Amino acid sequence: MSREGLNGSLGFVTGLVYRRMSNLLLHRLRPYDITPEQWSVLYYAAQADGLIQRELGERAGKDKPTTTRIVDHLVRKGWLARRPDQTDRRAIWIDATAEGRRLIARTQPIEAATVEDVSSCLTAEERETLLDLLHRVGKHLESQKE
Amino acid sequence: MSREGLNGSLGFVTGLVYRRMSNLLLHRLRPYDITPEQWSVLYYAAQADGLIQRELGERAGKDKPTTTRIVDHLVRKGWLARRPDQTDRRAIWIDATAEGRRLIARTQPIEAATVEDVSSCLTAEERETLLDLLHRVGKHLESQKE
DNA sequence: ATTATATAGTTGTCATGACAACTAATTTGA
DNA sequence: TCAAATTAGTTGTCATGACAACTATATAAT
Repeated sequence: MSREGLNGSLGFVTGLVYRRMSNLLLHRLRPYDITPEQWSVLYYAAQADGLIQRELGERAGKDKPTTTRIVDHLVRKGWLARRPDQTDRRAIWIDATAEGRRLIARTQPIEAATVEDVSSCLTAEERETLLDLLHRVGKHLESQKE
Repeated sequence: MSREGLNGSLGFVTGLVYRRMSNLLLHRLRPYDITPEQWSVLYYAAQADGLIQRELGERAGKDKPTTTRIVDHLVRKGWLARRPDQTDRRAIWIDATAEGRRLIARTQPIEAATVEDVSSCLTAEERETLLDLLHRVGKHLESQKE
């Protein structure tokens, strides 16, 4: 990977690293029939003790249509359940099923090991720095609307 | 953006930052009717003085099907031209048209300004560090096949 | 109270990316 | 030389993400 021209552009490198990491995790999760994006949604659902679909999407960083579809998948696979909200009939409550929680418990070490492997070329301090810089850029981008 | 749980995971943050950057550029390029991914392919074609489609895809970091489809788009819009290779009949030569080169010339400042805006929350040294760390992780991931 | 606006969610379309299967042409190597 | 493997490119399918349009419900404004 050179650092000339576009290759040296932050957008290009970030995209490349993201795709490669995501792909690595995709392969390792294959035996469990779940994608990295589905995994993150299920993870947040399992973290919470029931939450509204909108809130789940927000935590997982997904927009509304994407959340709908990922939740569809996870419900079909029996890892999430939808339940109407009693007071607000627009809202849908999401619960991770026992199966879903088991899956997260079994696969969380895989996610952790993958991040570990990916960043094993960095010192602990460098990992901290990388996360910190990315978080700052991410936060900066939150406000940046054009 | 918190740094708890998955939010603190390298994969999660990298993906978020990438999507937000990509989206910002998408908006700024909208008047030119080109996406960030198409832009990068056209950019590499305009850099080169003609090159084979495979090579173009490699430089832009795209796989074969993605390259085919993005080149399709760019040809349809008149920014790239396909031309058979004289010696190897499997290969297809790609040239950026004058129009395509003009588009890149006009939009390159937008790409540069976007990267600049995105990283304006970092010092020059921090930007260097971020790029360096990402490059190292990216290179490390090249070899990591499982 | 009634209208206007905001919110929660769904659906459709398109671009990208991963993947597998395929065609056609070229190179290897026994 | 000729079968096997490799290479270049295309096509189909699926998941994700951006976006717009939509339904239904809830909240705000007058």
